This record gives sequence, structure tokens and C-alpha cells, in this order.
Amino acid sequence: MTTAAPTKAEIRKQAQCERILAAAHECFVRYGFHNASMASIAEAADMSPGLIYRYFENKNAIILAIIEQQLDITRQRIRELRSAEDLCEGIIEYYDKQDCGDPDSMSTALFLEMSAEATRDEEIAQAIRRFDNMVRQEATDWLARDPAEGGHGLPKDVARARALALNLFIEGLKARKTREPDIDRECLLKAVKMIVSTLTRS
Amino acid sequence: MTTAAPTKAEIRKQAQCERILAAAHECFVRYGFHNASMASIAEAADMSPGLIYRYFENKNAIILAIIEQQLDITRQRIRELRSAEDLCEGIIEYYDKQDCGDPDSMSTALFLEMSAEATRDEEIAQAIRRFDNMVRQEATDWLARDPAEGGHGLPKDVARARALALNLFIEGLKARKTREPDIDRECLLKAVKMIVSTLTRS
Amino acid sequence: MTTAAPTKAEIRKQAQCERILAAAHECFVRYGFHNASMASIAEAADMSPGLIYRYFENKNAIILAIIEQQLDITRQRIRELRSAEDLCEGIIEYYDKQDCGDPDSMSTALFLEMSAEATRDEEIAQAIRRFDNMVRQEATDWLARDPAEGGHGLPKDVARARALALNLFIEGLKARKTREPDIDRECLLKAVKMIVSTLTRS
Amino acid sequence: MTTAAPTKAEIRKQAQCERILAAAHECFVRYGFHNASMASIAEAADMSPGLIYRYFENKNAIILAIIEQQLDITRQRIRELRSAEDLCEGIIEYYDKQDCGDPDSMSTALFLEMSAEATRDEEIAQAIRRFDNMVRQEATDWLARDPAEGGHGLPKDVARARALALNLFIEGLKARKTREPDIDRECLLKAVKMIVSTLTRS
DNA sequence: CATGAATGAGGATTCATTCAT
DNA sequence: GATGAATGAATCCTCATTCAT
Repeated sequence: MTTAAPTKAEIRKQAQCERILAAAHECFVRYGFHNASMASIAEAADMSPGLIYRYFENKNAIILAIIEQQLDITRQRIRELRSAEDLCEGIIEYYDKQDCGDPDSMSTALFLEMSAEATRDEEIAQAIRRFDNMVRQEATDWLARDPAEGGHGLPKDVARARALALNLFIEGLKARKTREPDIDRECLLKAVKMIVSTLTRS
Repeated sequence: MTTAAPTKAEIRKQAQCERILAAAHECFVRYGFHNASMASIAEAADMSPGLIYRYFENKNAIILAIIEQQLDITRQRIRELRSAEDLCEGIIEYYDKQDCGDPDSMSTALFLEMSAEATRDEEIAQAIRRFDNMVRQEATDWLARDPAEGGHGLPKDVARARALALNLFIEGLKARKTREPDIDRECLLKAVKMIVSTLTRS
Repeated sequence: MTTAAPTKAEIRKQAQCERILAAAHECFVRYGFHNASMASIAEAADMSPGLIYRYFENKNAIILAIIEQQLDITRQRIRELRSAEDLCEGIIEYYDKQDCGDPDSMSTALFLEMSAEATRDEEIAQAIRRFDNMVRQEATDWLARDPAEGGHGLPKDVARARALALNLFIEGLKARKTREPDIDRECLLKAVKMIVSTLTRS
Repeated sequence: MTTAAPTKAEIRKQAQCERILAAAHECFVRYGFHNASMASIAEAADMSPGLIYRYFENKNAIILAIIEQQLDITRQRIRELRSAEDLCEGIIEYYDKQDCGDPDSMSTALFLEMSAEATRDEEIAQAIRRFDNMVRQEATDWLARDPAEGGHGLPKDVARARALALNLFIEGLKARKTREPDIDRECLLKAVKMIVSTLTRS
């Protein structure tokens, strides 16, 4: 049940990759994907520009890896979800959180930029599609699962449509956060509750 | 209280601006804001690169003008909205429409790119904020208006929260279209109906 | 019988192209094709690096244009050839001439480099093939032409084989010049005369 | 007067050098001298890039060593030459042979590249000069040697001029092979025979 | 008004070479 | 001896913007 212990070299490689991804994420958020130069990433990662290319083929490969990373993190988060209240809280909390402070969650702005990029770059399109499918599947599972296990016991097809609706709403919310972080909280809370309660009602 | 009739020069200027904006819109959609060069815009507008600068200070000013343009167009659309069925149809129809074919509606991908850009560029942030506010206001009015006039007669504060929810959902939908244009139609229809009916119910 | 007069813009363009080609030729000879940077060419042409790209798609396009230029020049030279003595003199004179001093004749070193490059670059291979074919054809014509017109009146197939032999010999000579410009003149003269007289004898 | 038997270390060193030279030769032929990276050579030699520098000061030193190697191999070949027919056959056979298949003979393309490089690099110039001198000397010997020993018994000075002519012709032929491997064989054969018979006739 | 040639800084990427392990 | 990670300068090329005509 154990995989072979990673060699020292592999550990090092892993660490370097992560250093680069963290630095790239930071730069992409700060300057935007197109305006973040490899040099700026290198500087943020405290290494030479050339070294990045030992670990990633090019700039695109970096953003792809970041998306992949997010996939795992996001799946974990959804799985930890229990009640509808959990979800409401999670959403509001997310909205209040500063973007840059959280290296674990992909900046929304970056995600939007990538969504736009997906229009023109098939690799990115695929990566995001994989991400979307995972989210929808996990959300569907959550809505369909037995209430005893923290689900809502909805029939499969209903769950599927509601998962989509929920997903779209949350994404709209994320996009909005980008532009209007100081939105009227009371109004927002009302809106979220109305949607969530409608969609999780059995 | 009337403005003076526009001079010939002003008319000309207006026409030139529109030519540039249309060309820029096309290029931004096709290549993305950052990858669309001023040269490509000039070519699409069938004029010299230098001339563009007589009408717009720089590339940024062009995108700002495009956002402003969208504001007017979108307001008009919302005002033409009547029943909830209208809205559902409009949404589905929008999702099915090819982006590039419609010079009137801002490409979603471009809008996402701008949302992301708003994070780093205050001018763009302001322009989009104005846009958002207009949409929310118009949607609120629609929900609050007297049913006799094609509204839903909701109380102001309820209307305001629902308008927001609706707005967020639609935006999530738009963003999704960018990445998954071939989404399962039946599922999508269910989701849209559920949200719209919930939010427009009195 | 006249082509349309070139516009001022065309004249300018032509001049710029020539300026670039001359500068590139100089740099390629001085530093070698691979070591000559676009920046060095720009400097030699006294223009900005970016401007070069208005006239040539990339570095490769420049070398292709240079080869094409040589084709015309070389054809002219062969056509001006009269007696076998002419040829011997021309060869020796060529060997004595400094490379860089003559912007009209492609540096032999550069030609060798391109021959090598032809091994890996199909575009260059084609350009040089065209050059080779032209030279062989012109040389064959010269050997087959009526003596009254400055030819040697050889039968077509004989002329063709001898033209090839002559061509190969001259090329070997050119290649050697690159490495041994100070070769023993008397010995060289004997060798050239022996070959030329053998190949032009009827 | 004998050198001391090589130590184990020296044998090892010799073997490593040869491994590197073979790998470098392969890469230089495949990618060209300038495009072959030290990394690619290291990979072909199945060792680390750093190790190469223990045996060769830099990339230049490698090419110099390759030229030196060729000198020995080529000398041996010329010495094995007997009749003029031998030579004709050898030439034609050489022309037909695939370059890469023969690690013993320096790729012609590479040799051309080096000839060009000799123009700018004095070390390479010297190495090739040494090579050229050896070839000419051996060819002269062959032509001057007593027919009983497989030579042609020509007087020294005649032999010298003819050796040069032969050498130049063969080099032109090699260069041509680079660009036109599929040349008309009959025509080529005629040309070769004409030159060889003229130059070896007593 | 309009052109489009010209600039030059900036970006991604490569690679010979070094050096700590 | 051997490794291969690391450097950083250099390369080709792009593009927003300016300005002489």
C-alpha cells in the first residue's frame, strides 16, 4: 500500500516545482497572466529565469499546473462540506477573504483570465473543463447523498440540475467579487440564502 | 435645453470612433485583449495605426469605451424585457448564440478578461462598476415594477436581493459558456427555470 | 515594354531592403550566420532591430534573400565569360580578392555555412538548389555554345558533364580559399590551367 | 624509445574522450555545430554535462579534437589507395553513402561549417590547415610514388599540382553532395572519370 | 486629417559553463 | 571522478506609441 520512498532528488524537484508555482501564482494574481514576466516569477521564486525551464516547459505549463493544483484543493473542500448552512457560510466567508492572502485558493481574477484564455488555448480549455466536471460531480454527489452522510437525498437528475445551478451562481458570485469586493453584505446574504435554500430543499 | 446640432466634423469623429471600436471589439474577441495588437485593430478598421491615436489616447481607452458602449446596449435590452418566460428564453438563446456573430453583445470572454483586469486597473474597475450598478438597478426596477407594466410587483428590498441573485446566476452562466458551450441543454434548461421562477415568484 | 513606375514608397522599401541585406551580409561574413545577431545587423544597417522585421519576416528570410541576390549576380558574371583564358584569370583573380571588400560576391565562408545549413533547413536547401541549377545550366550553355559566340561548341551531353566537373572544381577551390588564402600561387595556377584546358578542349 | 605503458587512468581517460567525441560528432552532424547543445552531447554520450568539461575545456576544444581525429582516419584511407580505378570507385561510393551511417568519416556538412568557422577562429583554421597539408602531401606521394608500389611515378612538381587539383575537385564534390545528394549519376561518373584520368595520366 | 515608417524597451526562451554535493 | 542543478547573459522577436511627411 506504500509507494516507493521518493529519492532526495525527487523531493527536491517537488519542492522546486512548488516554489515556482507559488511564485507564479503570486505574480499572475498581481500582474495578470500576460503581464507577469518569467523574470518576475523567477525573482519571486528567488531563482534564475533559466532554472524555471528545468521544471516547466514554458509559461503555459505553469498555469496548467496551477489549475491542476486547484482541482485537488477544491475537491477536498467540497468533500468537507456538510449542511447547507456550511455552504452559505463558506460562500460569504470566501467573499470576504482577501485573495492574495490565501495561496491555497486560486485567485478568482486569475481564474476568469484563464476562462477567457480557454477560448483560444485548447490546453487550458481542457484543464478547466476537467475542473468544471469535477466540481459538478462532487456537488451532485453532495446533493444526492443520503442525509445521514451529510447529503440532501435528492434524486440523481434533480441533484444534477441543482448542482449546475448552484455552481453557476457561485461562479457568478466569484466573478463579482473581483469587481465589487465591498458589495452590500446584507443584500448579498439574502441572495445567497435564497438560492442555497431553494436548491438544497428536498 | 437641447444640445447644438453636431457639426460635420463631430459626425465624422463619431463615425471614426465607432469604426475603431467595432474593429477593436472584433480583435479583442478573436485574440484576447493582451494579444490583440494595435496594428491588428488598425487593419480591421482599415486605417493606419497612427490614426487610432487621434481618437483614443491608448489601448486602454479603447477598452474603456467598449465597456461604456456595452452599458447602453445592455440597458436597452433589459428594458425590453417583459415576462419571466422572456428572460428564460433570452438566457437560453444567449447561451446558444455564437459569440463572434454578434457585434452588439460584448464577448463574454472579453468581459471576463476585463473583470480580471479590473483587479489591477482602477479605470477599468470603475467602468465595470458603473456597468454592474446599471444592471442591478434595471433588474431591480423590473422586479419591483407594477405587473401591469411588465414587472413583478415585488417590494423594493426583496427585489434588490433577487436582482442581485439573478444577476450573479446569469453571470456565472455566461462565464460557463466560455468554457463549456456544449453543455447538456436539458439540464441547463431545468437549472435556469428553477432559478428564474424562484426569483420572480411574488 | 515598361513596368509601371515604382511609387516613392516602393523605392524606399527597396532601398531599405538593400540596406538590410548589405548589413546582414557584412555581419554574416564577419560573425557567421549563427553568431550574427539581429541587433548587430540592425546596428550595421543603422536602424532599430524592430524595423528589420517590417522588411523581413525573420533571420532566415534575410539569408534566403541574400542567396537569391547572388543568383542574379552570378548569372550575370557567367554570361560575361568569353574564352577559357577569361575563366582562368577570373578564377585566380577571385582567389586573390579579399572577401569582405566585395559586397557583390557572396562570401565563400557564408556560402559554405549555408551549404551545411541546407542539410537541416529545407528552405535554404531549395534556394541553393536553384542557385546550383542556374550555374550548371549557364556553364553548360557556355561550353555548348557556338565558338563564334564565345562558346566552345561541345555536344550537349559532353558539355553537361564537363560543366559539372568545372563547377565542382571551382567550388572546391572556393572552399579552399576560405582556409588557405595564401596557397602557393604557381602550383594553384598549374592546377587551374590543367583542369580548365582539359574541360574546355573540344 | 618506447613510451611508458598507459596507466589504467589514462586508458579510462582515452575511452571517455572517445565517447564524448563520438557523441559530439553525432550531434554536430544532426543539429549543426552551433545548434548542438552541450546538453545534447552529454545525453548522447550518456553522461552529465559537467563531466564533459573534465575532458575538454569547452565546445571548441571538442570540434578541434574531432578534426584531429579525422586527420588520422583520412591519412589511413589515402594510404590504402592503389589504382586510379580505386579512387574513382571510392569517390562515387562516398557520394552514395549516407552521411550519418559512418561515424568514421566526418560529415561533409560539418566540415563545411568548420571551413567557414576557420575564417573567424584561428585555432580551427590551424587545425584544418594541418588537415589540408596532410591530404595534399599524401596525395602528392601517391602520384609520385613508383608504380610498382601502387603509385603513378609522376615528377614531384607535377604530382604536387595534380594532387592539388584532385583535392580541390574532390572537395567541391563533397560540398555538392551536401546540397544535391541525388545528382544525375551518369553525368557525375563521367565528370569524375574525366578528371581522375586526366590527373593520373603519366 | 491621415499615413506608416521608425523606435526601443521588454518578453519568452536557450545554453555554455560552473560548482556544491 | 561524476552529477545535474543553477546561473545569467544573450537571442530572436513583438508591439504600443510617436512623428515626419
